[in-house]
Amino acid sequence: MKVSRDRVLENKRTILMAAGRLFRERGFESVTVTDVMKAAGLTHGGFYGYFKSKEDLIAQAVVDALSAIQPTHADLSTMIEQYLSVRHRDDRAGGCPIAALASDIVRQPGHARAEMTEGLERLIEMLSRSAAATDDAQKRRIAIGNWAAMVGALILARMSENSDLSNEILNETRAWLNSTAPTGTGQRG
Amino acid sequence: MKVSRDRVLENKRTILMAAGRLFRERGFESVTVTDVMKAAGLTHGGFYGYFKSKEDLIAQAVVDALSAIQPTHADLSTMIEQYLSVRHRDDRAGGCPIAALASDIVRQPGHARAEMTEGLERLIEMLSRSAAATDDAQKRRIAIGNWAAMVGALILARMSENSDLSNEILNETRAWLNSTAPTGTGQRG
DNA sequence: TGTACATCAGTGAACGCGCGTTCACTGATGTAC
DNA sequence: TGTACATCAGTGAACGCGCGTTCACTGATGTAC
Repeated sequence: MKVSRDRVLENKRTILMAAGRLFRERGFESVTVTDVMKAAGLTHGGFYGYFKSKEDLIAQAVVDALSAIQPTHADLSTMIEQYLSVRHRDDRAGGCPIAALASDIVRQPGHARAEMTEGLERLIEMLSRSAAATDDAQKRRIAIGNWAAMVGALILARMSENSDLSNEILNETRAWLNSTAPTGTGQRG
Repeated sequence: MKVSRDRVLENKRTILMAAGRLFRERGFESVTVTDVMKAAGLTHGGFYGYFKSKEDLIAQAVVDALSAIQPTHADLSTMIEQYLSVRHRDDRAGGCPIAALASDIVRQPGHARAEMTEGLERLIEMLSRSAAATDDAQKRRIAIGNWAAMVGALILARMSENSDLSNEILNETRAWLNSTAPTGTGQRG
């Protein structure tokens, strides 16, 4: 049966959010169109009224998930604290889309990968602004180094079946990152 | 037609190596049993003479790929140099199985994930031995921090569609890691 | 404001297709003598 | 060492099954009057 125009807009939002969560949790391939529509409270047949194809859904869901990356005034160590928390590690569906989808996105045709690359660039710029250093090149280097360690640690912590090792990776990487940027100068070597 | 016993052993090696390369390049799901057997120069029907199932192949291929992690006397900065090289970034099929498969392995049933976790632990221990620090806890922290940054940078560099950004991630992470471990003490904060 | 009707969002059965897996068959290997 | 035959690795057709996608149908929405 037909549905109100407002409802259509709401449904599209619901589908995109459900897809974003499912993709981050299980990857693009193991999530079916039926899974997504069911999670959005609809049946699979209606899907093609909203999206041209599953590929189209993936591209839009990636853009949608990346739009959560917003400028913040938090300092770097606060961001690291949150990013390398047990809560974030255990919330794959609601967590960082770059860490969750970086490996999968390479295999995606179309614009999805370019969108993700843009999201990465935005994030590096955001981190640069929070970096404690005098010149811009040094800020960017710190941002890239810290971000690589954050993403790597999160992925490795999620991968580890041994929960002691998983916690250790989170905690030691956090401690190590803080030790590389002592309060004050932020300068090294 | 039947084939000699030596040939059977060679074939199993060939299948495992082909699988290891294909899985690292395209992930577990998008590689079919037929793809693997074709890459090994065989037809798909013979597969079940070698493996109980595709899941069984995945588990054995992961163990096989991880067996390449061997103790080395190289120092940490040499390892970083190689790990964060353009050559390694562009050789997904022959490169680090942890970086290539970390995200996929979480979804694998059976022993595969535990094997990978063990491989990760072995690698951290190996890096610890190369770390420049006095006490073991500090060595391990440096190993974990550096390894997280290495894996993260490689994954992000492979993800980036923009090749300038991709190279920048490799180079800046390498420079940043070297700046965090100046020659001499290896001590921070 | 009410009524009559065209529109179209959502439903669920059905479609090809490719996947993992099975199996009858083939013919080289390896063993018994 | 040669010969006769049982074994079994490899082949390719065939199987269910689940996937992405299509489509005829339904009935609430929204418009024309």
